[in-house]
Amino acid sequence: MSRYNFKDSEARWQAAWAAAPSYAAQDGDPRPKYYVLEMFPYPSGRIHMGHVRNYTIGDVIARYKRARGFNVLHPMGWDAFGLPAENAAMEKKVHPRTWTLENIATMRAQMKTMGLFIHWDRELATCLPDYYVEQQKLFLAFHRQGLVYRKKSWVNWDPVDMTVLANEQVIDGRGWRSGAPVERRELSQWFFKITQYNDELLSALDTLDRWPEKVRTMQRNWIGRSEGARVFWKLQGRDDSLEVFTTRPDTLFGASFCALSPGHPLTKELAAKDPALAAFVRQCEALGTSEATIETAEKLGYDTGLRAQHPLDATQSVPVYVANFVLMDYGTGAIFGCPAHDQRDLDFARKYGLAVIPVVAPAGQSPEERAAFVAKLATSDTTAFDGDGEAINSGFLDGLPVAAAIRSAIERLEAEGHGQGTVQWRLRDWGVSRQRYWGTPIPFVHCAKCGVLPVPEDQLPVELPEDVTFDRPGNPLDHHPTWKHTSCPGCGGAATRDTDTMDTFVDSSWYFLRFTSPHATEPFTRKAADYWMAVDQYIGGIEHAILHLLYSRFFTRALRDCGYLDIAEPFAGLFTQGMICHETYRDAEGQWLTPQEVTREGDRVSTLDGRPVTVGRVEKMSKSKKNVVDPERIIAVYGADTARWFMLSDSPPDREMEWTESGIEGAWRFVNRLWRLVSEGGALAPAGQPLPDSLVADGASPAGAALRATHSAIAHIGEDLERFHFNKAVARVHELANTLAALKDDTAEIAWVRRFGVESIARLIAPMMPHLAEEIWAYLGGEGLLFDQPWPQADARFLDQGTVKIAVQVNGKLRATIDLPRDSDRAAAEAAALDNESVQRFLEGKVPRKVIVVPNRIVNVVV
RNA sequence: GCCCGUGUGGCGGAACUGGUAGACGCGACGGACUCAAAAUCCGUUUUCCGCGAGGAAGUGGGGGUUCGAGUCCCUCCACGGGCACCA
Repeated sequence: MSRYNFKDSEARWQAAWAAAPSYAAQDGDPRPKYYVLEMFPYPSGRIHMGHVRNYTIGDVIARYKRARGFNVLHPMGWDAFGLPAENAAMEKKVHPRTWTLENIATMRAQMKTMGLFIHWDRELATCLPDYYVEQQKLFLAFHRQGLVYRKKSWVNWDPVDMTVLANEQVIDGRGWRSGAPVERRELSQWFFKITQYNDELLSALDTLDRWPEKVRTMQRNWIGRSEGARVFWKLQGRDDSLEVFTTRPDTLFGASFCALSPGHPLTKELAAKDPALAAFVRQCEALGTSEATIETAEKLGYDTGLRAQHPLDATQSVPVYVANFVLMDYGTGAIFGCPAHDQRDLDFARKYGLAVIPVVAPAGQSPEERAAFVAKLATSDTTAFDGDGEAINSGFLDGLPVAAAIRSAIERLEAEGHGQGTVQWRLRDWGVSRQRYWGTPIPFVHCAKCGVLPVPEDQLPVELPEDVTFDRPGNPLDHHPTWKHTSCPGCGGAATRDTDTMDTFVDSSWYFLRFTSPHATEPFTRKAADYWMAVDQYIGGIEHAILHLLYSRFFTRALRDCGYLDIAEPFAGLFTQGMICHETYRDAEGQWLTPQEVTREGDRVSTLDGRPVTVGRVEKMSKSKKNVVDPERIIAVYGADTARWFMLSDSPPDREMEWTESGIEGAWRFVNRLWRLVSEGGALAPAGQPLPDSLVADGASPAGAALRATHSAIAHIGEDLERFHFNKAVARVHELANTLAALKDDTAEIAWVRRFGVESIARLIAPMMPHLAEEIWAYLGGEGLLFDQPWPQADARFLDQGTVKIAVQVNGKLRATIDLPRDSDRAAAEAAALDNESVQRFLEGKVPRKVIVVPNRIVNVVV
């Protein structure tokens, strides 16, 4: 019994493909183009299973589309700037560049063992000057176009390490290294004007019909267009007003307080004279800048003592608080609170003893019901009412439904000069400044005389200095003894470079364009971009559903407006894959164990000390829980095809998948089973023998049925791959292999079908298990490489089954199935159903009231 | 807290646009081959009742729409992703 020798086979076929004249992606080739792209990896060290899943999916699509006659582009690169390289520099005393380039070399070699059809001649790394010089040019182009500006914004500040912290580096309000409580600090930073494209980024989502609906919904909510009003509350004892934004001006008569963000200018002014308020603001700032942290923290407020006059009723006024949950970045940084109709306001009102005034009630209530509704809102165990209804206790609004009351309130506010209707967006401009070393330097110079000036293009790139140290916290570019000192491009006098680098999301917002002409001395050539863009199929993790994809959509539009492109949308098709999970294990002490440190059979014990192991939940693979499986080991033990096959089996690719050792073994068994089916599964007809006439009409014999099963598999698997239903494609290959293996005789017909069947399997599995497919193709004496063969076509003559099984229900419960010729008419189906013995029994002699017939599917008899 | 998902046998999952729930795989059990084991092959496998024919229940919980609901609606629960300086 022969085992499939993947070690020999995989290396051999990988070399053969790379040497194939047809391998490269040809600019301007007459075939229709197809650009397949997976989100490029961060070079963290070694590839992980998430990469294997991502690149397997992409490779299936690339190879499948190639077989379908497309000129496929499938490139790979490295998202190579970022925080982990600097952390490694601090911990391991290795230069970020060295660390990154070594990781790339390791990961590239690992990926090559997967047998991916990738155009390595187009490889790029964002940390290399030949990439980031072009990015600096784009930054200057955006600046000329008015899409770049500077403003102040808040960062997390570690007062001990004297450094800016990423949100990830703030743990429970403390710096991750120093342990010091963080503060918020305001810095002057660079911004991209993404909000200029609010409308377009929102409305164009409707055109992205090959994106998952969930991603479009998430982006829609993120952009967050909402209609409402700006309302001015006159501050008593002062000359100015407090401006708040609300989507519910109809609830103004229910207002019982106003609240300012801790970062609001009025807060700052008041805190300057009120030490207690200043202390409260410091307390709020200790939360850091993360919205999740701010929104989940306990709601706290501070009464400033100011009162604001009600905009619709000058006789009323409300207290002005500073509250920790009011965001400075949304609306005006101030709100009014209507506790009866907003849960957060209600919690706040109860905590600080503020009034709860119901101003909306369900329509159509009796006076008693209305009284009970109002009374209930005053009790402490009720929730706010945010449903539709009619205005009450609201003067001129009384009786109006919510939408009409909003309109009416806005009219009145505008007429009296106390506010105006407005559209508010949640999306904020994109802050791209980072106070770090390992990123693209921002090509600007600060001059005391001339201000902030762009570096002239002929002086680009502004390269990162090599000789930097990480022995003290803060930005190494700032510490560097000489790097930042330069001359002013305006006056020639002494000036300093901007020491900020760009957010790494900038790097990933245009790399897909760079792949179209990776060696150009401009960001990309117009010709190549016009030919290859947009990306036809983009594939990556759902965790990028908002930021990366939105930034790339913005970037493409900005490039269009700078004259680089005609298109607006970078990714015509998007597929988001799920995470890879694994069981977790803990030893007797509660310490995490790796899967290899646990026995697999019977009572699970540690292979280290033989003591019992607690098997925990199936969770996302992560180093911290040690539930990771190294792809390199899997590929070494089972081969790339087996790893790829298991990745595609079982779990739909957009969902989480659980990695199991038994699953990979099952895939390995199937690889060998297929190879045996081909090499020792019985007589195969010689190549090129025509289809025996005896098989055309015969659908019932084993050979005829197997022929039809093969055509059915051909018809369905292509469709499955188009729709990313890889698990179903895998199941169909299993079924076909089972059918073929069940053919026991060696008649001429069976030998013919067997040959046709295994050859078809080779073609059908080629995108998924390319090495094995190639090996089968060669074994069968196929010409050239299967890599260059077109996708098979099903013959319609063999797809129709003739009869169909129809379910018969009585009162919706299945009672029988009947066989009928396909497309039998309703009367025939009804008659056959009523004639059925089991149906008669359940009718108990009664006359059916109604009979529902769905052709070719079901008959439901209702009594 | 807010936004978006997911929930089906012992397990991963299948079920096209509301029409036979459990395809395919894993595991388990029984058998064949073998001195034995591995590998391989054959069979059984949602649960409950029944010797059997057959019947009943069943897609996270509760409610609803429908001749018919895993699929649509309401509500609750659990888990996952994102929340703008992780990538």
